[in-house]
Amino acid sequence: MNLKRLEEEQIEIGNKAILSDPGRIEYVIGVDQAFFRVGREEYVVSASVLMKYPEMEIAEQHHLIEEVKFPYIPTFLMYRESKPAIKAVRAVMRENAVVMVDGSGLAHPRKCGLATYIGVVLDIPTIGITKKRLYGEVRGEGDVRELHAHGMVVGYELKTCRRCRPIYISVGHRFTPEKALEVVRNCLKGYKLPEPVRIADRLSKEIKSEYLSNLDAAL
DNA sequence: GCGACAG
DNA sequence: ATCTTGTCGC
Repeated sequence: MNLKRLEEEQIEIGNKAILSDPGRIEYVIGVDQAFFRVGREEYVVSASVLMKYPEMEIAEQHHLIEEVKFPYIPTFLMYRESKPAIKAVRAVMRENAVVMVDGSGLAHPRKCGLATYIGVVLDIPTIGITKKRLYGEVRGEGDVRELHAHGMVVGYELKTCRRCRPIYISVGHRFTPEKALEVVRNCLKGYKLPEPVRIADRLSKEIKSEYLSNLDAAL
């Protein structure tokens, strides 16, 4: 595992990210992963949900389980989660759909967070959502603050609930920071996280526990 | 050397 | 992310 080589690859991909308006949006896809181990092996459950926008009604869901070999290393998350996440997104993909990923976008030291990677590979609009800041400088005051990185505004720090820590939004691919913020706000339904990622997170955990209980029921 | 560090 | 009981608060 040569991190130097992987960093170069991230720089190449990150430079392909485009800041632009996503155009007409009819659906928002949320994708998230849950992990567990069985003996020495580690597995990932990748779950995706297709939701009508802006109604936020579930239109379709999908999930898959596969083994993971790459460990979690800050700033290299894409090498651990992108393969299954891309499969899950492809399974529910539609025209005029954008994707909300549980990870950074351009708010990454090499402009290549998981959201940007998925967006560039599939060449579709993506937004990165995280509960903790990975990279970038927060500026301003209030419930909405700018997130600066690479000499520009890449997203925002947004307080979504009265009594909870803020979340971090950043452009993944084919989005403008302003439009990403607008879409995220339209997807909020009283919880800390926007519906697409909240539902995908819940689904991945449900599939995981269901899988584990079936597993020891067979032993 | 020290602090930071998505999921 | 994951391991985990009860508990404080709206």
